[in-house]
Parts: sequence; structure tokens; C-alpha cells
Amino acid sequence: MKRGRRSMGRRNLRQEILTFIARWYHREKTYPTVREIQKGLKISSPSVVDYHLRRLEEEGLIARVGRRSRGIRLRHWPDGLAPDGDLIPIPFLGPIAAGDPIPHPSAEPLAWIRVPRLWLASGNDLFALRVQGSSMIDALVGDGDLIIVKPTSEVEDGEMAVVWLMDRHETTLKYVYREGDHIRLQPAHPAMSPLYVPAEVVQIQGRVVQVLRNLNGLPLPVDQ
Amino acid sequence: MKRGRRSMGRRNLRQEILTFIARWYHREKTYPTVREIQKGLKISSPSVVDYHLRRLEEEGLIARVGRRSRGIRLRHWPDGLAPDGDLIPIPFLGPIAAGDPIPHPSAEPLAWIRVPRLWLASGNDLFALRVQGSSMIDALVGDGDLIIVKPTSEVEDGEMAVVWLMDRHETTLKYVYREGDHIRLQPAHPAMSPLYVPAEVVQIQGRVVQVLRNLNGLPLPVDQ
DNA sequence: ATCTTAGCCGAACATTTGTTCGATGTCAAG
DNA sequence: CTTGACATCGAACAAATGTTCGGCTAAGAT
Repeated sequence: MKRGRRSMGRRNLRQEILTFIARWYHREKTYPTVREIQKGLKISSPSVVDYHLRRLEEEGLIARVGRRSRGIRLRHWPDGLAPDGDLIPIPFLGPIAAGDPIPHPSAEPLAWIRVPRLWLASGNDLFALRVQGSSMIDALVGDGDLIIVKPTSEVEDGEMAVVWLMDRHETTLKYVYREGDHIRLQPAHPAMSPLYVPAEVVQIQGRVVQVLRNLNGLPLPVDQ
Repeated sequence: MKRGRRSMGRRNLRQEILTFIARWYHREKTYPTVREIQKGLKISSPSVVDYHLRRLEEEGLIARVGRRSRGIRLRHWPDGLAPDGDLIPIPFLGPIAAGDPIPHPSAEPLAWIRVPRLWLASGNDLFALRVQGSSMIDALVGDGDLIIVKPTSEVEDGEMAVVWLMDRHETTLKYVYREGDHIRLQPAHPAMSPLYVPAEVVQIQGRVVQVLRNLNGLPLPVDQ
């Protein structure tokens, strides 16, 4: 942006128009007209707005739909103003208890849960499970909590993993630390002591990405 | 000159219009005009559409915004067609630790967190806090967790409340049960024993509606 | 200096769009 | 049959909206 134009206190109308459109969309659930932009930003003439809209369209930041009213569409949303619409559906694979292995990630989902995309770094192959019973309470996960898991067989030290202990036939949630040929499984609850087990008996099933607990009475909407 | 519309299968135009609007909104990210509805449903005149829109407005199913173009708004979405877009912004009021009282609900929010509306029954005056330290671990709430609170001074027996203990100057999260002139404060952790305190020292600050824990590395997006 | 370019301005034009109006059709209840 | 409600129809008006046009300004390039 080496536009010489900026020297004196010039307003950056292009940017203002973009965020105006985004904010309008949030408030009104629809896009503004040219003249609504004009009034909102105290611009003298609709032609000025049109002028900038054409530029923004050339830059690919917006699109315009024919001659229709409210024909502006945002293609790239200003920071922090991306529309709500960004929920990603995550397959819900069922309940999980200490005694059971987790369902295979490719299993047929029983339902879908929608989570704001912003909350999740790794978007792709996540799945959700509902914890049954109090067996995972040392991970601060209670009965009925929903956990979102990224399936993987490798985790970094210090990440919370879904672990299958082959010797005990047991699924638990623990922070994982490699220590030589053993693995330290550290409960999230600070008062609980860690478990040291040989690496061979530990099968990492996935990384716990998120824990959701709803005390509404409502279940987290794992349906339709 | 009579045209069409025999007494055979009367169409339910009201309903058709509603779902047409919803589908249009999904496809176009904006609401249709009267004439777009007319063409889409092959209605002969815009006045017919207007007629039904008025009725739908009387029934409270839609709202219309002045004389503006595309001024229709759906108030009740037909089944299954509600837009994903339904995140509600909740004010984030700051950190909370055992030693501190919670911020006043009307305080200036430090940030906003967006939560799917479906997850929350009581929509209106919720706010979010970030738990600091491990002092609330007997509520299965760890350091860094985000809790969403509905401010109220009354809770039902068995609901998890944000409690201010006046005698100890302490905030905790407990399940609350009234027992005579005492109150039983029950930790979520089943191994922990309950606390019995006189009703006078208990100040209910709110009801805990939701607990969110993110193990991504990312903080839960608590930004504008 | 002149030229060029991005940006601004006001007015006008051409559609699109919301809304009104009087008339007609349909059907069930009285 | 008559009546009244609900629904439809075509046409038109008036407001809104998208778009164009000629001219203007300021600043950098030549």
C-alpha cells in the first residue's frame, strides 16, 4: 500500500465501506444498499460509493449481483467480523466409558454437533463423544460431558490424549509425557498422581481438542 | 375471464412463502423481494404476495422493515431451515478466582465470545468468565476454563451456582440444595464431601449454564 | 509547466421494488 | 339464495435503488 494519497488525513473509504457492510450484515441480516452505505458513512453522493464498490469488486473483495437491490456480497470479511455462519458440523459417534474402546472415527455418525469454527484449529476429521459415568473425572471430565477428539496416534508431550491401555482394556483421558521407554500419564486433576506405564501398552487414539459441558438441562444439541 | 385455480388441491401459499423465503435466504444470504417470491412460486401478482405477507406478519411469523427493499425478516424459521448463523455474542467480563467476587454483570465487557444459540436456553443476560487457578477443581472446572453464567440470586435445588461465601470471602462453584435454614453445597466431584453452611452466609451470584474447555493451544476466541 | 490518475461531487436516468386500488372468484355458513 | 370471509387478479403509482455522466480537485509523474 504505497498510495501517495495517504499523506494528509485522508479517510480510507474502501476499508470503511467493507467494515460498514459487515457490521450492517450482522445487525440487519442482509446487505445494505448503496445509499444506506452513503448515509452511514456520510458520503456526499451514491456515485462515490458506487465508485469504490467497483474497485472493491476488481480487487475481489466483494461481488455484486446484477442490478438487484442489495446486490453486494462480501467475499472476504474484515477481521473479527466473519459472519456467524461459521459452524462446522462434527460427527457424534456415541457414548464412551472407561471400559470401552472408542468407536472407530470412520463409523457412521449418530448425529452431528455444530461448533464455531473459530474454536477449533484442526478442522478436518474431528469427532465428538459423550462421556458416560465418572471414570474420567481425574481429567476434569464428568458424566455427560461432550469431548471433541482429533484422531491421531501421535501427540506432543503435554497434550491431553485419549489413551487405550492394552493391559487393562481401558480408555482414559490423560496428559501424555514420554519418559524413555515408559510413558507418564498425568491426570488433569493436580491432586492425582501420575501413572507410569511401558510404551507398548499405550495406544494413543487421539488428541482431546475440546470439552463441552452443558448445565442447562438441555443436552448439547446432538440431534437432527 | 377466469384463470387457473380450480377447486382442486388448494395450495397452502402461506407455508410455501415461508419456506421459499428461508430457502432463498440460505442460497442468497439475503431476503427475497416481493416479486422474487412471486416469480419463484409462480404467483400472478405481487399484490397476492403482499396480501399473504401481511397475514404472516399478523401471525407474527415474519416481520417487515418499513418500505425498504428486501424488508422481510423471518421470525420463526420452518423446521430444519434455521440458519447455522445463530451464534449469540456473550460479554466476557474477565478472570475469576476463588478469592475474588465475580464482576458485576453490567460491567464493561473486555471481549465477546460467540456461542451457538441452540446450546443456551436462557438467551439474554448471560456473561462469561475465565477461571483462574485450580481452586474450582471440585466443580470439575480447571485453570483456564471458560464458564457461562446466568446472573440470578435464586436457583433450583440441584443446579450449579456461582456462590459467594460471605464468611470466607470466597467464590466457588457448587450444586446447591436447600436444607432447612442451611444450605448444602455439593461439589461436582463425587469423591468430595459437601459443605453445610447457614443460609445467611450464602450469596447466589448466578447459575452456571455452560463450561467450555479448549485444549487446542488456542484460547477460546475471546476477541471482539 | 503539463499530463495523468485516483478520488470526489451533484444531478439525472432507468429499473426495481413496495404498496395501493377496485374488481373478481370461491366457498362455507346462515 | 344471500352473505361475508378469504383469496386472487391486473394495473398503476410512488418510493427506493443501481447506475451513468460530465465536471471537479489534488497530488504525483513527466
